[in-house]
Amino acid sequence: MTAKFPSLNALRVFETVSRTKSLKRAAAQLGVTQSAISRQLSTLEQQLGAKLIQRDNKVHALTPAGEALAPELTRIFRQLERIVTHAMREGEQLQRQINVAISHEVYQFWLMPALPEFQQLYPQIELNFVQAAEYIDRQNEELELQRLLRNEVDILVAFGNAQLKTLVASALCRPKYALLQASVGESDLVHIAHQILPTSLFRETGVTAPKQNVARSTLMGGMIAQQQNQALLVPAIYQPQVTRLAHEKAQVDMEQPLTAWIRKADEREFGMVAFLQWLEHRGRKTS
DNA sequence: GTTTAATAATGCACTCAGCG
DNA sequence: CGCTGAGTGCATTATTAAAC
Repeated sequence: MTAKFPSLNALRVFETVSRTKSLKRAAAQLGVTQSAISRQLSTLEQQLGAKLIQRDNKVHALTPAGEALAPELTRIFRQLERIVTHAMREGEQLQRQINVAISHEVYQFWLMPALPEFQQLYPQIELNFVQAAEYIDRQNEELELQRLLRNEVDILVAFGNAQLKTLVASALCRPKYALLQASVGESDLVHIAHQILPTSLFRETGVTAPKQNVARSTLMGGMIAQQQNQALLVPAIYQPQVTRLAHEKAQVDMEQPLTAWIRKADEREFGMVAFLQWLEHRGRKTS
C-alpha cells in the first residue's frame, strides 16, 4: 500500500463525485473519462486507507469517512476557486510595460542572453530598455535615481549600493572583477567612470593606480586598454565577449554589487515582482 | 545538457451488474 | 434483453528521476 499524501486532483475528484453522486457526471464536469475518475478514487481510498464511497455498480452513498471529508473539501475547493479567480484577474493586470534603465554592457553581456527565457515565462510583460550608467556612485546617483522618482523608468539595473528612502534596492549578485591586462606584469589601470576600486586591488595585483584615463564605460575602457597597453577591471559576469580581451586574469571582489532599484510603491506590483524575482534568480545563477 | 528508464495518469474498448 | 453506470486490461502519453 502506498501511504503518501493524496494528490490535489484525487481530492478534487472525490469532492466532485460526492456532489454529483455519480462517477459519470463527475467525469463530465471535470472533463475526463469515467475510467480516470474511478482510478483516482480507488487510488485515493488506498492512500487514505479508508473507503469513501459505498458503491457496487452505482454510487449509493458516502461512507462515514466520506461524509466527514466531503463537506470540508467542498468548502476548501470553493475558497480555492475564489483565490484562483482572483489570481487570474491579477494576471490580466500583469499585462504591462516595464521601462528598464540599464547600461549597454550589463544589458548585452549579462541580461540579453537570458531574455528569451523571461519572455517565454511572461509573454504579457513588455520590456523597454533605455540607457543608464553602468556604475552608480555618490556623484551620479542623484541623476540616475531621479529618473525612477520622476517615473521616467520603472527599474534601474546597475552596479552600486545607493540607498534612498522612497526606493527599494535589491542586490542581484556580488560579482568579482576580472582584471584584464594587456600584457603580463605591472601596468596602469584604465579607470571607468563611477567604478569604486577595491582597496585590495593594488596590493594584490601589482597594478598601479589610474592616472588620467577615465573611460565612460567598459566598452570604451576596453578600447583604450587595448590601444595603450593598459589594464582594465571588468565584472566577471560579463561573459565571454568582454573578458576575451584578457591575456591574464585575476579575480578581485567588487565593491558595488549588481543592484536593481525600484520605487517602493511598485514593490508589490505583479509585473515588477515577476521581473525582479527573475533578475534575482539570474543573479544567483551567474554569481 | 541530453538521453534513458521508471512511474503515474489517462483513454479506449470491453465486461459486469442492476433495473425496468 | 437492452440500457445505464461502474470496474478492468491493455496501450499510450506525460512526467520525473537517474545516468551519462
